[in-house]
Amino acid sequence: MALKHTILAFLSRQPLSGYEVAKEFTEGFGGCFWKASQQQVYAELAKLERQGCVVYEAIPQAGRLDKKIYSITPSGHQSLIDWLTQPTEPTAIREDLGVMGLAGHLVPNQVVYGEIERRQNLHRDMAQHLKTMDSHFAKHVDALELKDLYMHLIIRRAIRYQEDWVAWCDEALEAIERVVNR
Amino acid sequence: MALKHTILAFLSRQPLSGYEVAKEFTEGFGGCFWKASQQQVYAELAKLERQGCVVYEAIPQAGRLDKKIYSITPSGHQSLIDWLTQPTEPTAIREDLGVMGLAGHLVPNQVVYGEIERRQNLHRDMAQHLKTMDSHFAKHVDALELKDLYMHLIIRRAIRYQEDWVAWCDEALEAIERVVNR
DNA sequence: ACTGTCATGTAACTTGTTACATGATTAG
DNA sequence: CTAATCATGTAACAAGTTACATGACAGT
Repeated sequence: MALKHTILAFLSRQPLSGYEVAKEFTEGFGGCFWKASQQQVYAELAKLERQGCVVYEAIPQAGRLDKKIYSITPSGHQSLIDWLTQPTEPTAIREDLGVMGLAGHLVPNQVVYGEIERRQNLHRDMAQHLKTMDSHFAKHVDALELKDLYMHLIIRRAIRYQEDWVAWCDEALEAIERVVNR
Repeated sequence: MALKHTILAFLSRQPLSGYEVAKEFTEGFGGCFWKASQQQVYAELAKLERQGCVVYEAIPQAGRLDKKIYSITPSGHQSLIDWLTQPTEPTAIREDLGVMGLAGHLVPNQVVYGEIERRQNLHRDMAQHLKTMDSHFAKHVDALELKDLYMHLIIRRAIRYQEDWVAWCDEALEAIERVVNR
């Protein structure tokens, strides 16, 4: 599982607090390819610390728990590189909307149609948001250094994914219309 | 979570044994949008039975545990319809290859390039396999009844997903080549 | 006064994975 | 004789979700 290695990858760029790591998943580039809750991040960082992959510097806070700034250790760095050298497995698809394909005929076709329309709007918005995130890289793709190119490519992957959903929704809505008006 | 409702959807089409339900996920249409292990299926069916969503008829087998043929109950049918009427949430993306975007520069670019090539071949094969599954529907799309159209559309979703991966890999490989040969 | 951001966590629960266990029948 | 298919499960573990708890400080 990549939560461990995604966090190590963040920390390989710069030391971060748990709060900041969690934010990477919800607001930053991490969200393009992985999802994790704040609780999961805190738990994983504690585990990583026990494993010796990260260390933290505790910064006393007025009237509350210490802030912990985590950095990657040589051992964590090695674990990340080892992992990057292994082949990846395509993610298993788990998509709720797929059940419509098996049992959609049990509900009125307007329900299916409406749901696809709703999803199309969601994916359109997500594509737009990702494009904004990418615009900085997209402007001068041919001048990027490898590090930034990789980042750009991953955001591109996410953009394509959302746009592909939008296009499929078009295809599906059209096909349903044709059958219903037949 | 859709495991419960995917199984109910299978059983709404016809009664099946646990073994057959599990096979739907690995060989049948179910695998287009959901993944579940045999153990998960057996556990979920037992749970569904306790909840009164399914019942089974035990068929004695020579020298081994009874075979259980599960059917959906009216209560299970209602639960499925209720669920189909609710809005779906887009699946959270969790993709190992994404870590390359954050930390790919820590390994030689040949590693990243090779991995993308490997993935491209995988996704190409999966697209081909799905197209074979779909060919029966694809032949006469305009003559399908709604039930089959929905099925076709879901397989189409899976095909598009795999093909989009293949296209992205092309895009990524080209971009990396351009930067490396610069 | 209230909302949002910063900042840490614990606990209970659900979901999914990996390893193990059993054993008949059929096809090569 | 060996492997695949049929057919059921248990047990331990890892990963992810949901709900709860605490509390300062900044802006409207």
